[in-house]
Amino acid sequence: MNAKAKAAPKIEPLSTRQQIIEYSADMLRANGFEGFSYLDISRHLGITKASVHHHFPKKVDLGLALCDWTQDWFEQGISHFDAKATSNWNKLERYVRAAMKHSLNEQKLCPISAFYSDLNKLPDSIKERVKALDDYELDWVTQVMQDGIENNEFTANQNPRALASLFIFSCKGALYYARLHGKDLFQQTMKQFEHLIKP
Amino acid sequence: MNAKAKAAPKIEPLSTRQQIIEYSADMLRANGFEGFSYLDISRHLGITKASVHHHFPKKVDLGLALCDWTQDWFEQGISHFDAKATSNWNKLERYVRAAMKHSLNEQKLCPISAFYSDLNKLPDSIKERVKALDDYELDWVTQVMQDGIENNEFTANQNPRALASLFIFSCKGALYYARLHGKDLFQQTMKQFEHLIKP
DNA sequence: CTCAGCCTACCTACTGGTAGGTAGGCTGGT
DNA sequence: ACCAGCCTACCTACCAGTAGGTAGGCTGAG
Repeated sequence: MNAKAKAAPKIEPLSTRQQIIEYSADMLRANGFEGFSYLDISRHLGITKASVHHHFPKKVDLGLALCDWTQDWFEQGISHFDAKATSNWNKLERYVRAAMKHSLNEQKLCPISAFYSDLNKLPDSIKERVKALDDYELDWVTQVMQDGIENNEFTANQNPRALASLFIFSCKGALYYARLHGKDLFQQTMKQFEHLIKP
Repeated sequence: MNAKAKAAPKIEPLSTRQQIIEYSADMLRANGFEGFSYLDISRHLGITKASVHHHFPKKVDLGLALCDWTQDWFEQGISHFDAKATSNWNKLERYVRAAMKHSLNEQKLCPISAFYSDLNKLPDSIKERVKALDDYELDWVTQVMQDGIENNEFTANQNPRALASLFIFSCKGALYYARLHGKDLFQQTMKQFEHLIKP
């Protein structure tokens, strides 16, 4: 009985609620929070709009669930980078590679950027969550910079957080550019950053 | 007659078409291209939606007019920076100051960023224009970097375009962040960039 | 007369949402 | 075993307002 239960989770289909979240996360990252609707979701999943409302009564409820989703997604990504990386720079390389893969191969933006696109239309509850997600990401990269500076992997720097900021935002911005122009400048930009911070 | 015509331009009200463009530019920079409608415009200007359609039959027509507007806006900005600046770094400082003023004081994003927010929903004709606007901006900053490198204002660098990319995208990204978190990290990020490229 | 610029009235399709309902499953009391 | 009560999950039908857009008409300046 217990052995049977253990084997089952792998095969179990996603609940409707989880399907809604996963699809919404894709849409968020493709078109932003205002760029998809309950009708889109219902059509994609083959259920009615009212059923979507059943699980997420208002769109802000869905938005908050997407913030939870983003937090989990970050946590998983970061664990993976921390576990697999061979150096601090390699952590950043993995971050960049993942971001590039999502953006250029899958047309999926960073979820935080996607929320920012519609910042003026977001309710305060979502803004607060986005703010926290921002800092979650920035804290991790700041720590990577700090560690890299301390072990002399990166040149001495008095402000690892500003360095992290430079890294994250140029990476994301160059990925936006790459969507229209190709990935060449993106790669050069990341190489440039490496050149500027390594001895 | 000629003297009378010369004195008049200062007092002349904007044409309805120009009013539509100006207001649309504000809306583009606040909410993105998909984030405002002909109804919004008509309500703001006190005309009907059909009148807006008269001037811009389809939204893509308005979008292209906004690309023209953005080109002019860039040209004016760049002329001003080139005319007033006391060094290459000062050109970049003026760019940053202007961007910060627009973003934080007036809640107006860079129009290019605003178009990118809705990239997946833009018709190809607008995408081509956005692509050209991107390169117009990047070309100018690249030239500033090149000049700065050549006159030893900035440290030697083999790739001024990638440096320009790092500058522009980190500036814009940090301004997004600043909208939720305040301008502190934005300023530190720009200071960090200065620190990294100056001898 | 012509026509740019505006209007009213209308269209289809969509937006987030509401109200009332059905169906199937679970649970605990009898 | 039966079943009332409850729950979850879905449905149909509807709401008010809005999205980009169309068709036909009026008006005043040139």
